[in-house]
Amino acid sequence: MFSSKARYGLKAMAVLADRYVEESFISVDDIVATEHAPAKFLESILTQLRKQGLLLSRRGPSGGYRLARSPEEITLAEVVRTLDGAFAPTTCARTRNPICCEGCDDMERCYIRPFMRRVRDEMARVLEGQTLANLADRFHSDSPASDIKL
Amino acid sequence: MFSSKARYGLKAMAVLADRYVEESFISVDDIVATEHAPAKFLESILTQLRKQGLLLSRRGPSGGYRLARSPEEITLAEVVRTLDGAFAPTTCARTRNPICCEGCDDMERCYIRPFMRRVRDEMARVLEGQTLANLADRFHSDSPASDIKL
DNA sequence: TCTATTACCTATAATCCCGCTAGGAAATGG
DNA sequence: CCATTTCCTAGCGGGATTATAGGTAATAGA
Repeated sequence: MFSSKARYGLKAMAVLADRYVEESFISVDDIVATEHAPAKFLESILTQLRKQGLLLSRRGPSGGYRLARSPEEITLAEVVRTLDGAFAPTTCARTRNPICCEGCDDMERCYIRPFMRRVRDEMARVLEGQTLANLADRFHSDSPASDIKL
Repeated sequence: MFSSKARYGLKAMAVLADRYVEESFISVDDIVATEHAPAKFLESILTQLRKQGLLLSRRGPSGGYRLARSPEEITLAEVVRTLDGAFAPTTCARTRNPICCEGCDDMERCYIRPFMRRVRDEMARVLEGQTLANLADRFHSDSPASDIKL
């Protein structure tokens, strides 16, 4: 299960993608009005996404957040990784800095690692293949929702 | 990330598959000796797997646990579902009894649900396509570990 | 029948981290 | 100047996860 953070974050990014206009910022309160979420919590989430470089921000009136890149250039994988960390079901199945699980000493002799890697690979494939533009497009294009590209 | 419960459970099932002989039982202590894990914790995990019908048990000397079906007939999906629940990253993406997330009222207008379903589908595909026999076979067959079938 | 072994059951402790709140400082536009 | 909005730090409550403890019941073998 993804955390609430990832869910709120993804939906907020979808709103920002949906209303994406260069040089235009959208406030936290504005996002909360569209996708109901605890305001202060969402604020901390957006801060995290900004620090990761996925969002830009501006303070003061007519300030807020906007995507650092166009919606087509930001994948769901980037958002989820920023908020929930690596996809791998076990730490030994990560591509970067793999570490044995508690009570395991040898990754090469682990019963489950190759299968955990496979799960990781498939999750990565799906989420890296989809962008924020895909999230937002669903309600605007003529194609039905089931037409998600691989 | 899978829980410790799922990891210990999967590894224990792998041991039971590896040493699978009909009518032969393997004790918790025996499993712990092979795959290091907190004994009492593992005991509760195996109980859960037995209640789900994946394991049989016998008490007393030469008692323990054994698979309720042959290793080829038990998928990784069954084990993980028993210990960690559904695969779906959000409750609205479950196949059985889908429920909106906090702060969401309409599944059909959710930005992320179709994509969460896709993640779920891929995880299910991988884990339903692999059995305990695959876990155990890695160290016995001539084919290298990377030869995991889809 | 006795004893050692083992699963079974209930209760509870420990820890962690997720989900969220509080409150103010700093920028910015009108 | 003032309202707006992000930025920053700090913290906390509760529920899930990760176990531990200790006794009861079944079973095999001597």
